[in-house]
Amino acid sequence: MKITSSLEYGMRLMAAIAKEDGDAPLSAEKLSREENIPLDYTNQILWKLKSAGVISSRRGSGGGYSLARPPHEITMDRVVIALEGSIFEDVCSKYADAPRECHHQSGCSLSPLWRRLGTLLAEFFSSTTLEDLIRREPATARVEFIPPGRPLPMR
Amino acid sequence: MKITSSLEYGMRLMAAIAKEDGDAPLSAEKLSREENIPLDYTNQILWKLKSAGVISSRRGSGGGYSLARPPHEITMDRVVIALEGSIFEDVCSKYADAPRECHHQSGCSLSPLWRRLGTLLAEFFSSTTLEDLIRREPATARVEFIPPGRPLPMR
DNA sequence: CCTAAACTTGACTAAAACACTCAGGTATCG
DNA sequence: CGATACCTGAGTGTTTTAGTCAAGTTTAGG
Repeated sequence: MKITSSLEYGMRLMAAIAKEDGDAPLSAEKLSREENIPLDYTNQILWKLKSAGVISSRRGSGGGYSLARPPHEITMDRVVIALEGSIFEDVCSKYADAPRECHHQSGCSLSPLWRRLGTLLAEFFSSTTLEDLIRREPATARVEFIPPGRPLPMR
Repeated sequence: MKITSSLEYGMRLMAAIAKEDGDAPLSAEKLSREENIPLDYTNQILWKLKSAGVISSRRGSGGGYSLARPPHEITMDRVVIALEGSIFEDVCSKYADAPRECHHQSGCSLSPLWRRLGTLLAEFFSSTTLEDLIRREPATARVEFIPPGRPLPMR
């Protein structure tokens, strides 16, 4: 699994804006320079973040971008969805093309796996806030594993 | 985040071979037909799984593929690594290109996030076995979230 | 032995996704 | 009113994905 550049950049931009919180808005040009991201690409990513309502903007001279809400109210799943459309693409519907019996029906071995992974990722990103990200000793959601004890009920 | 077709197919093939465990080996042609995967692509994927030592093969007429070990000893991370090379690509080294200060050094906000996500995914796949997958009431690793309590130490 | 079944291996290719770039437009401040 | 800075859609080169193709080698069974 990979992280796309736009997601990496988007998160860096969010962190940079959050660190400036309260002061004057940050221009795309300054963000681009500081984060070492091509200007046009920066603009595109900022526009997506704005469309998703996670940052706000002010036009004209002296304008720029600032957070739409305080850092602890912004969860990272919003950022992921803003830039990629979803946290985890639905695998089952994508490969449900078999002629007589669908490979992801009730008897399917894989759908529970993908469903769990989707839930896991969704919880990971939704339980991490922007405030967690910009903390000096950063904290993201902590996750504990319970090994799959033999008869383990599905959620 | 997405699941590639080769990973989806690879897992389906593993599950199909596991269900046949003990009987005669399954030929690529039969697997291809049953799982509705193009034959040449099936061959390619089976070859990768074999190279990774997760299945074994017998050549010649009557040959085919079977598991290299019992289902409960095969963890899914082996399958992912066999087909994609790694569980989670290292983001930090990929984007460490800044001129004066690296964006993923000690002061970086993002590296803990990606490190945690990498750990999370690795634990998810390594704690799910092929046996979990082919169970009628399937069980993958259960994951519990502990919301990021305010001063939360990094692992 | 010899032929058909079946795996082995590498090279090739079309299509999609990704990572940008470009070109204009619109609003706001001083 | 003009410079600053956001707004928006369209275009493009590169890489990855998802397969295809072709020419092997090995083995079982008649």
